[in-house]
Amino acid sequence: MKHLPHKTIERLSQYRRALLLCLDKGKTHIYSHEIAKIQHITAVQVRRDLMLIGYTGTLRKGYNVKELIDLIGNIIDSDEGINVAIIGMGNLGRALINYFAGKRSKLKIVAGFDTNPDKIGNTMSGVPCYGIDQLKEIVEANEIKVGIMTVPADYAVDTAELLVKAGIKGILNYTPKPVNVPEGVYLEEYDMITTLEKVAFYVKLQESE
Amino acid sequence: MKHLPHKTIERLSQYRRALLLCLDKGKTHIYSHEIAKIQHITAVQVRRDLMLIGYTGTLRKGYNVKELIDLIGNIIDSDEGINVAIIGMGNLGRALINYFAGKRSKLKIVAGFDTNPDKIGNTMSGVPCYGIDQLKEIVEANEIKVGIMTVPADYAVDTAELLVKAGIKGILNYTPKPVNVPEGVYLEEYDMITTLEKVAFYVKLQESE
DNA sequence: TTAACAATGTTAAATTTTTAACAAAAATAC
DNA sequence: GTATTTTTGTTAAAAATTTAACATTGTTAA
Repeated sequence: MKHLPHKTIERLSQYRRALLLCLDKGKTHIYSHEIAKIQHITAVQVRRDLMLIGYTGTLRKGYNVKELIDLIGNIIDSDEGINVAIIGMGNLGRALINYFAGKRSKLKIVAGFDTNPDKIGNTMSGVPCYGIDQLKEIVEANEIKVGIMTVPADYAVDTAELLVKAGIKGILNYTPKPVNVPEGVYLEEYDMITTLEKVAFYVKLQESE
Repeated sequence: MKHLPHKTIERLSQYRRALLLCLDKGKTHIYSHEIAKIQHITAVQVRRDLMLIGYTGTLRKGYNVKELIDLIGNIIDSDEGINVAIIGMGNLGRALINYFAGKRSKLKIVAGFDTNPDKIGNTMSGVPCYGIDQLKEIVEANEIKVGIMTVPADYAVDTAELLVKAGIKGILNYTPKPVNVPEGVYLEEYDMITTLEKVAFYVKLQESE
């Protein structure tokens, strides 16, 4: 397995989430079309993705849930785990922390950053909040690799620069303002407004047909 | 122009955002490669997208910012505007409301819903919060077309069902739990964990090379 | 036992999306 | 005034992604 398609990577993460839920329900095996149904895709696509990662199910019984979860973990997780920081402890930052709180995962949110003195020094759902001026220090001390930007749009560009200087290797930008990073830093931008406008567009389209 | 590619729709929304910023800065014209730089894509792609919507720039001066903003609006916006509701006034719901507050847009968040009695009856950034049992009533009264789900994962499935029954035409699901909707309702799911896992994966990949 | 069935695994085709190639035209430089 | 540059617009090619087709194989049923 040399290069997994980008889309397959995303779906593997989603499959795992679905599989974990199945495991909780006591399901030991699952068919490709069951996974497909949950994710709103086709069974062929599921089988093809699993083929790409070299997993083989049992004919007539489907895939072993536990095995598959582990295999996906081997592929997308890092052995040592990855530490994550959240920059901007506003509503969105806190939402993300709560999202992750209590999830056993290789990804761990280990620090939050803000400029508000009322927040600095406190912890939220177990995550300590530091001043933004401590960024480099804390990132290095905790070997934080990934930063999630949830600051106001006006601070986006500066924050990205700080993260890069601090040695962050991956940035997830949730502000509506695109930023730039140098070679060697992986950047993913997600804009909620774009998504919402897309939904609205297809609603409009549907109505006009 | 019959069918714009899905990806083009998304990018048009992003172009517009970038263009609005340029307009604020007093820029009247912009080149394809400038737009491309902001969005981390190629100039060819920008030109191709604009070709698809039939917009023609001026040679050597580039595109007229104002005209292009208006044209994109004509394509992706509804004339009358679209009313939106947020279901779940937790951190994420409030983050979205603040995101939109003050933005002049055809999309308007006109109502929030929650089950917490402390929140019901209050307004947040100008958006009134109703009880979830008032959903259908409020949706109909305000002609709300789109619902954004920001409830806890365990309520996702039920909430989606309520939205459909209330007559919502588009759902944007921000919970980590996939839901199902009938034909005729447009569904978009976004899972922050997937995105974060993807970033972590590519960081890991980059390090192992 | 044998036929029908229901699932996986895989190659091939189709579709979608991106990128390249290049003609045309306005502005600039000489 | 002619050549060069720079940018757009568009067709064609390439790459990525999804879907279809179908062989294979256990399992069930007659």
